[in-house]
Amino acid sequence: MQLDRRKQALLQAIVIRYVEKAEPVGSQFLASYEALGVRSATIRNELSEMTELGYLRQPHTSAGRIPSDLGYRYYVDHLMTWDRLPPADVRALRGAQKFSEGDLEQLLTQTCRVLSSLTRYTSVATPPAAGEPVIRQVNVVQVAPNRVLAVIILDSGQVIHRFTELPWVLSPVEVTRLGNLVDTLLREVSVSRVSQVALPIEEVPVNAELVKLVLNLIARGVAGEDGDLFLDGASRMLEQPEFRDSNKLEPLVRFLEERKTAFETLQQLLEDQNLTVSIGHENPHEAMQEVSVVAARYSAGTRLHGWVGVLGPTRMHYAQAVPAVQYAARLLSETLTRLGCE
Amino acid sequence: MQLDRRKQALLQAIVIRYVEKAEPVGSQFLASYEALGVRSATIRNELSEMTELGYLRQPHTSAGRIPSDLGYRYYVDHLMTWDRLPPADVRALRGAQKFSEGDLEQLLTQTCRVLSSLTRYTSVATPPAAGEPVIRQVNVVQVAPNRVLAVIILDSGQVIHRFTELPWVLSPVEVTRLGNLVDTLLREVSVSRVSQVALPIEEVPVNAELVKLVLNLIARGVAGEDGDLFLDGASRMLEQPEFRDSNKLEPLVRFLEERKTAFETLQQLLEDQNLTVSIGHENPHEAMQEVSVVAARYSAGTRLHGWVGVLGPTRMHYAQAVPAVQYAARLLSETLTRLGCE
DNA sequence: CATTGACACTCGTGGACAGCGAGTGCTAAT
DNA sequence: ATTAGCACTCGCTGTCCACGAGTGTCAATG
Repeated sequence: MQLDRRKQALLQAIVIRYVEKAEPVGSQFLASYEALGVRSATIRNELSEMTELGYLRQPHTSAGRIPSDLGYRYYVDHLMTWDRLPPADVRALRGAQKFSEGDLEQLLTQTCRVLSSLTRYTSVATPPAAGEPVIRQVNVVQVAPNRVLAVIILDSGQVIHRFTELPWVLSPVEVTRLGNLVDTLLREVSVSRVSQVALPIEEVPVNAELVKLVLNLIARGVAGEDGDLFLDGASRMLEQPEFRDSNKLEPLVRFLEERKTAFETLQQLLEDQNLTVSIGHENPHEAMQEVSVVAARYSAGTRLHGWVGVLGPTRMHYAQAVPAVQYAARLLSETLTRLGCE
Repeated sequence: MQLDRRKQALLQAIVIRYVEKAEPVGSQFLASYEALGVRSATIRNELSEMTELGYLRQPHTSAGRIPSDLGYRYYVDHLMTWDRLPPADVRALRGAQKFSEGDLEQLLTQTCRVLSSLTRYTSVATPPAAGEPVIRQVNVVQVAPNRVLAVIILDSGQVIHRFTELPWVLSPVEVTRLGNLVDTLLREVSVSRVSQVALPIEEVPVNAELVKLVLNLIARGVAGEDGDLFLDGASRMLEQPEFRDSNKLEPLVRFLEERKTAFETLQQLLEDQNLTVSIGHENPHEAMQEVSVVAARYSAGTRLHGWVGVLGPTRMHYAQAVPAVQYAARLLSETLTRLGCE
């Protein structure tokens, strides 16, 4: 469905105005734009058509117009020009990442934190993965005569740790042997397959029991680790007038709190694109029918990728949010690739 | 300030009723309690006195009474009888802990999750500590020719990990040497002192540079690790009528999101008690003037302790929340002590 | 003298209603 | 195609009023 020049100009003006003021825009206000060079009556005709076409909505008969989800879509696809990311924001994002190199978890947490403070929207991120996480390395370290800590490093850069008590005391040498064995067994195994790993038959039974114990431990440990979701700035929701009504807010908050489902739902949005803007009803999940998500993919090395984004009302400042998210993703890519996560 | 038998009965009835219905309680309703054996006019006289004494409040002149913070305080201290924790709840809590032995973080996360689903309030917990966390052990493992992972185990049972790139390639033997050296240097050092650890002068300079690098890395890593706060069920707030107004809610959510301050504020509440109920204005922080906190201390071994609790409106079901929190803390003590965190 | 019935009073709530004003849709003129 | 003009819609605000729940008070009571 094409819009002519003037309709485009009107849509753009309405989006910009409504994003800022959060109140319906009327024909009188639009007529004050001299560039349009037409009176309000003409504009009313146009608005009426655009409403018919589905780009605008009217909260009630005698109110101005607000953009529909389709209207935002058109704006984002054809009319929007990205804001330049202010140097201060660039610095803030760089700073956050600089500060927390060395730990993936903190890196993502900090990035979310800064992103949500810059955009004033809730922000989310996932760790990098290529499908299901795969174990890259396992280390077993002794913390007491009969206690060990298993440190599992995933290809995503995530590190999981698990303590366990051993049924008897082990010497440091035995622990090293145990560690090596478990490491050999689990390398390249994806987290969901850990519980199916078979012991080599030639292993002496006494060791077999130990190994089984540790495998078990690790299996339970990694089970919850796919689909982790980082989130910050949930309180930003409360600032938005559309969420002043806590009935609107509750399903959304509840949805986000259930990290696992939220992760999977959000995962779908990106698919294989590098940047996505998902508006209102375009979102798959019921709880998100009134929010928009701006998300960008970052990559760590050549194979792995995760994503980072913000989540706000459909009346979102897309022109500002998109570059911020985009830049955050680019930085993450740089940082993680430089650190050689691959 | 003592209350006579009848005033006590009235206060108790008002608290119980108000906790359930969330609306002011009037003299007529109270008169329907036959045990009191008095008419509403008498009760009005009593209520008037109790309001004078500060145990009750009146939202407006022609409304019934609701308990003041002082009223709740009196109820909690003198009138409340704890509910018995239902067996299903016991099972749920036990289940959560059983499931996540082996990882402190998960243990606390799960406990919070269950506690908040049982009580229907937001729940919080801290990791165990004795003042400032102290490093118990450091392991350095090689993940690539020139990359290492430092795994730092704190006395609290928390595990921190940090990746770093080395300026040149190390052999496995060298890494082990490096690891041992760093471990020796940092054992028993509290997290805030890491940056002040001095290198032994006799060390060869080439190694010294490496060690410095790793120390630096660790120093940055542990810096944020005191005062971690686990939290779940924030969405439960939204269920409470007193937080329907998002203006009331916002400062609170913002406060909790700022984990560090929240941790410190909540920390003060327990001091050296094992169980505390902090009601409305009794709370030190401004954002918490309209909430109550029920928190209990748990211990891991003999020296360390942390705490766990729930946070809800002052109109909280104390009789139910207190035993749940108490039991969660006892379980945590058992689990952690058994695991020999000490 | 504590208790009580009776009564006047207070005040929030909710419905009805009117006036305002922003904004629309339509029509006839240009 | 554009526009001035006009009737119309409808949410918003304020007022008024009746209602009712609950209070405070006071004189009567045992």
